Amino acid sequence: MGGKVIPFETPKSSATQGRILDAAEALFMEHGFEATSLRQITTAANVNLAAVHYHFGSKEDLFEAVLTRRLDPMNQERLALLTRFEHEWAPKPLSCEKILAAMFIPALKLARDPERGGKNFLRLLGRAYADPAPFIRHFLSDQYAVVIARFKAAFGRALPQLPKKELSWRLHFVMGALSFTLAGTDALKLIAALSRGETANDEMLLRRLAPFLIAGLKAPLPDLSELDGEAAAAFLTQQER
Amino acid sequence: MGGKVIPFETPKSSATQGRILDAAEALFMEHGFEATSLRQITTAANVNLAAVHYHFGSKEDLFEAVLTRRLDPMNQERLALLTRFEHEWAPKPLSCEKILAAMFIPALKLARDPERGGKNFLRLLGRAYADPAPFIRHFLSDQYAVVIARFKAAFGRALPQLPKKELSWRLHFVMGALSFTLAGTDALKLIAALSRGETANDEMLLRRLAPFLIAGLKAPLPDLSELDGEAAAAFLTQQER
DNA sequence: GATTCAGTCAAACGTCTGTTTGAATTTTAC
DNA sequence: GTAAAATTCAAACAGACGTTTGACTGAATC
Repeated sequence: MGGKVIPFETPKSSATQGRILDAAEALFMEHGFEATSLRQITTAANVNLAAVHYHFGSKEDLFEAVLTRRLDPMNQERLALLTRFEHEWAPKPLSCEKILAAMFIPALKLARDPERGGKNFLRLLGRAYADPAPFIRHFLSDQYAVVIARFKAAFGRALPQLPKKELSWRLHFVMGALSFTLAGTDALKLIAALSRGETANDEMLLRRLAPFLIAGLKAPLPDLSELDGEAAAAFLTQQER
Repeated sequence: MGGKVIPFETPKSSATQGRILDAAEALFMEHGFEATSLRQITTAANVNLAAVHYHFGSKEDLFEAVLTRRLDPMNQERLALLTRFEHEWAPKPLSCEKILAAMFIPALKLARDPERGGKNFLRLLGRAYADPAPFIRHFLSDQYAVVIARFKAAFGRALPQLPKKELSWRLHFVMGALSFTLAGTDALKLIAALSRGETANDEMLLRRLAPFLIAGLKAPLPDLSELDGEAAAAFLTQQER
């Protein structure tokens, strides 16, 4: 008591920095990286245009800072949760459900915390996955390399009968459904249209997604031979007109 | 023999129009809508800058024309194929496999036809799904409204035990995984890295995706009660730190 | 009290954007 | 062969873009 109160960081300068990050987060989410101008951001943040370059260096650096602020803690939380689950269940391998839970719970916690970006940030993240800009793709690859490797290894132990190739593809599909779901403007419309009266909408969303993904992960191996199985037959017999 | 040869449309004017569409398709795919300038497009197409506005009206109209050129025939083919399958199997309802096949086969045919855009166009389409620009979202909604309604009805007959709400969500997830897979720069890298030596890469890709999606569609209903089932328990018990 | 230094500010930098114009050219029609 | 219509072209439009500059502020340091 009576000690000095440090609001967040240095008392004044980073109030500007924070306002820039908040405004940039909201605008990048709404319009994407290219379609958002620094003037829109600095106007929304009530900040001088040059402040962006003073505090962050460039527009690209600002974008990375916006992502890092939320993404870094969330991913560390994911890794910690996965590790905790693994210790709790050792020596048995984790179930797919538990592994997915380790991916989803930190995302859910972030989604329902409006102070820290909330669902808007998850939408921004989903958008970033589909952005063609090379610097964004490189940034996300670097940020996620460790996390993805850890989770892929965990899924590999949970699905030992699944070849590594197949697992890589299925994780790719999982990321796709997840990103699309998080990013969707449509998802927001769907939430409004479909689940009126339900309390925790984001939680409901991901709890619908989880069984879908788990079933997909556990699906029987695809039939890659020429004419075998209903799906493969359907593909091949109709190939020519 | 001896008859008049009509190259594509009117002999010259639409040579320009076609070159613009081709160049725009390639560049929009590579950099997205906002990050691609008309000057890049007209330079690549060896065409005067003003030709874009003369033939298409605006940059947005050009983008829609690029999409429509391939999307419209593909969607009509999808509907025709679905109808054919339904007649072949009548009065039994179609299986999920058949319905998915009706979605995938026209996409596959387009993907392996380099003359008509090939896989580049599918990537462009996947990107468009994730684009925040309102005019793109409206355009895609309008283009797909009929197709999605038809396929949703078909899936509803194939999965009669699934509530409509749930089906809407799962189709959303299906579209997500599909778009992400089609759009991915990563998908191309994955193809290169994982499936060396395989012939029809796109076909392999979609034939891996199909079983994943079918299993997800057929998954048991999610447990939306408070504490029930492994996944739900995992979500809720770990909610606070 | 002078000096330093992080931060803010208005103004301008050069470049690029989508779009428009009006004359020059080519193609079509009679 | 000539009139009309369709297309191409170079040039310019006004405005927005990310970035840089240099003067100005206020509090911290010695």
